Formats: sequence, C-alpha cells, structure tokens
Amino acid sequence: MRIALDPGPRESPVRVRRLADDGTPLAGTEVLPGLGAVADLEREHAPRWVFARPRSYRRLLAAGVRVGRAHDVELVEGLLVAAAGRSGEPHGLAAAAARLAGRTPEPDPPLDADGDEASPGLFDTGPAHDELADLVAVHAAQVRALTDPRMRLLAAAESAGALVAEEMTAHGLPWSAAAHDALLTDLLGPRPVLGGRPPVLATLAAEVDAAFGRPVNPDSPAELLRAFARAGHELTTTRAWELRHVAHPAVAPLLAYKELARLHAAHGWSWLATWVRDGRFRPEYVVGGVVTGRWATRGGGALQIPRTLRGAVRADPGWRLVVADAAQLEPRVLAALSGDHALAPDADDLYAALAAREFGGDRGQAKLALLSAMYGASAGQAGELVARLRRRYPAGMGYVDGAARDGEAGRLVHSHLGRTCPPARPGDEEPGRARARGRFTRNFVVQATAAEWALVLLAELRLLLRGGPAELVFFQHDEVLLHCPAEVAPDVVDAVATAADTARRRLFGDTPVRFPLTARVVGSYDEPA
DNA sequence: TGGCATCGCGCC
DNA sequence: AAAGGGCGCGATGCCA
Repeated sequence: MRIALDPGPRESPVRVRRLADDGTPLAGTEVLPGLGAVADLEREHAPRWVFARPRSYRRLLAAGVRVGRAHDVELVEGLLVAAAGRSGEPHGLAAAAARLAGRTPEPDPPLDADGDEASPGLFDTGPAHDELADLVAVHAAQVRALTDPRMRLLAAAESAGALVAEEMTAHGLPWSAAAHDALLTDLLGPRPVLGGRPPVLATLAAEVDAAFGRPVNPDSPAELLRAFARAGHELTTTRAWELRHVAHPAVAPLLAYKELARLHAAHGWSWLATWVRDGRFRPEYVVGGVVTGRWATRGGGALQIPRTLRGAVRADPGWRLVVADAAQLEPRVLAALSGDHALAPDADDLYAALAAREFGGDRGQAKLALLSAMYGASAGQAGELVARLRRRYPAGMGYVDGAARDGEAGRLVHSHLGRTCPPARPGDEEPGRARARGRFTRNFVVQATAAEWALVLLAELRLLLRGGPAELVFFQHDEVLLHCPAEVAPDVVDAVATAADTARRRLFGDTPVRFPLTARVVGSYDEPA
C-alpha cells in the first residue's frame, strides 16, 4: 500500500489518502488526529509514503515519527523531466500538476530559509489549494511513467535519499566546538576580539608587504598580479600551484597566508558560531542538487570540510564513529558499466594493481591515467597516459569515449539506472563548447552511476540499521559516517559491508567487479584505523 | 546598498 | 594556444 501525505503548514492537521501501488486511490481523504496516527499507519501497513518534496518529512521527524519507505514526487519529477531531455525545467509538485493538466508549468517557487515555499498563497485569492489532490494525481502519473525497472530503482533510491538527508540533518554531525577552537587557535593564534585578522594572518600579511616593499592586499588577485609584475614576474593567475614556481620572497608568506586565510574565512570562528549548536553541525542536504545525482548542501560548506578540521568531528562519550568510504569508486564503476573487468582487478588498491601491470609500478601514473580518462584530459603527460590505457582497455575507454562523442554531438547520455544529463544548449555546437560538453558527458556517465551506487548503499544501510541506535550522520559522495554506541560498532561495520554488496548486486547483478568499502571505528574523524 | 561575475580553493 | 569532471563559498571588483 501507499499513502499520500500532505503535512500542511505547521500546526495544521495532517491529511492523507490511501493508494494502491499503481497510485489509484483506495479511499477518500482522511484527516489524522495527530502525528501519532502516522506512526500507527507505519506500524500497521509499512506503506510507501508519497511526499510532495524532501521537506515534507521534517515535521514527522520533529515529532519523532520515522518511516521506512517513500516516493518523493518532486525528486522523481526531476528524474522524469531530465529523462525527457528537459533537465532543469520546473519539477515541483505545482509544476508537475500543471504539466499533467496540459498547462505550462510556472517556475518552481523559491524556498525560504526553512526550506518552505516562500509566501505560499500570497497572490492566491481563491480557496486554499488542494495539494493532496495534486499529489495523488501526479504520483499516479509518475508510477505509470516509471515502466523501466532501473528507473524504478532510481526513483526509490532517490526518495530514500531524501529520508536519509532529513534524518541526518535532524541528528547532526557530532562536532566538538572546543576541539575546533583549539585547532584554529593553534594555526591562527587567538581569536581576534573585534573581528579582523588573527595574529598569524596579520604577521604573514606584513611579511608579504615587506617582501614587496609596499602594502599589498593578499586577498586581491588583481593587486597581487600588479605587485608581482612590478617585481618582474608576469603571472596570469595567482593560484597556489603557479605561485609555487615563482622565485620571489613574497611567495612563501603569501602561500602560507592563502591557506590559513581560507581556513579562517570558510571554516573559522564565525562558521563555528553559525553552524554548530549543542555539539552538532547540521548542514542542510540538497538531494539531487547536482545534475549527476550527487547531493549538494546549502550553507555550512558541509561537503568541503577541510581535512585539517576532521579532528573536531568527535563521537559522544561512550559512542563511536564508523567511517566507511568506497575505495576508488569511479574507476570500479567504469569497469562494471563497460564490462571491461580487467580495469578493476580484484585488489583493494586498484591504482596500485594497475600500476604494477601497466605503469612500471608507478601508482601516481596509474591514478592520473584513470582520472584523466574519466575527466577528459588530453594534453601533455596525462594525454599520453590515457592513450596507453586506451590501447590496453579498449572497452572501458571506449565507454567513456563514446559518452564524450555523444555529448559533443549534442546527444543525451544516461547513468546506469537512467539519470539523464541536461540537453545541449544553443551554441554548444561551436567546437570549443562541444568539446567541453564532451568532457562533461564523459564524466557524467561515471559520476552519476557512482552517485547512484552510493545512494542505493545509503538506502540499504538505512533499512539494515532501522530500529537500532546507530545513526547515519554524514554522507559525502563516496563516504558515509555513522554514530553509534561503542558496543554496536561491530554490527554497524557488518551492515556497511552488507549494504555495499547489496548495492553492487542491485546495480550490476553478477558483475565480478568488487566495490570494497573500508570501515574504521574511531572516536574522531581524523583517527586512522 | 545590493546584485552579479570572477577568482581561487576546499571537498569528491 | 590549449584547454580534466562535479560542486559551495567568501572576497574582490564592478555596476546600478
């Protein structure tokens, strides 16, 4: 059974409608006496809940109500719109309902800071819109459209992702403000009382000034270029990798400044004050926020936490973190996708195994070669390495080369489960733009399939851990963090391995390609195994 | 003052 | 001239 649920605005009654699996209503609208009734329905029927959008689950979670399965109409509409070659067009519930009724969809309403639709009904003079009716109708149309089993799996995984994301935000990532502050103080000096530069940054900036013999704002690329030009160094950018090769006394303090200034600006004390409350960092995840199906986040830069700050991620007393990450996920995905199984030898370190075979044991070369093949590098050393791979692994390389050709020709490409890339835009046939689109579609097929492997893994893991004390607390493309009482950590490690294998099987059936997930049980994120 | 593009760099 | 994919975010610099 399925149950469509409209949580409505805060404090309003929750309305539901029971549906058959094909979306046909089984009964009329029910107004539930409270959220406890949702929990009763979950216990009694374990339905697939039909939500309008990821945000719908938040009110249930706030009341302590968890559900097992969902169908997220907005996320599924995004998949279907993209599959129709209309990626990026409106795919909210209102837009989907309009499309279904043969009307032109309006742009999706902007969301306010809480993720609610901003000013709902502000311009609506008629009676309150019946969102539940739209939900039921659009869901039924989506079920009819989801004829392909892979797309059905993708729709379920994407929807499960929305549940995971809300639960992660509700739990939060355990974060020690004291450890974070200590790290900052260690690297930057004491926190400046009135804002401004911390002592270490002020010192480095002064050294840069002294080296140039005049004040230069180290945060201004334009000023730096002028200052270096005056000193006889004509640079085109002030990127760290370029500065490193410049022989000038300002370079050393400037590089040190850049690194620490970034830490201060992006993840310094003001970040700490804004994003960490009660020992938890609560980023807002945006499921499907990236065209490839990767998640994005809104605020807090959760997917860019610098490695230097990982020591601030600490389990509660008596609890542990289980850190699980997939080793070399994308090349393995390419091997499974293309059927070129020689690309993924049965080894924990794929790069090392390939290096031994093809690159005289040079692991760095093997890694660069594979990444370059998936990103579309063609120049210099990377190009030569890719050429070597192309001769030895024609099927695997042919797969990404084919995706690149499709993209260059303006065609659509798809992930393994059927996520579709955005269409070419006017002007993409111009040679430079066409090659850029080729690099994008080349990477899309791999990155998007890797993202759905990770999504299925998350969904499986969530179901395996359901009802237990372990919580999923962080997810970053190919890495998952769980927070659990120390005594259940071994069970969580087992669940992670099981979920990874299930994800492999559900995507690729009996492929011999392995997707090893290394899990370590630690007190803090920066601890080695 | 606020919007916007660009740069640069953090993560994968 | 050649050019490696996807993001979020903050600072700068320009504009209205």
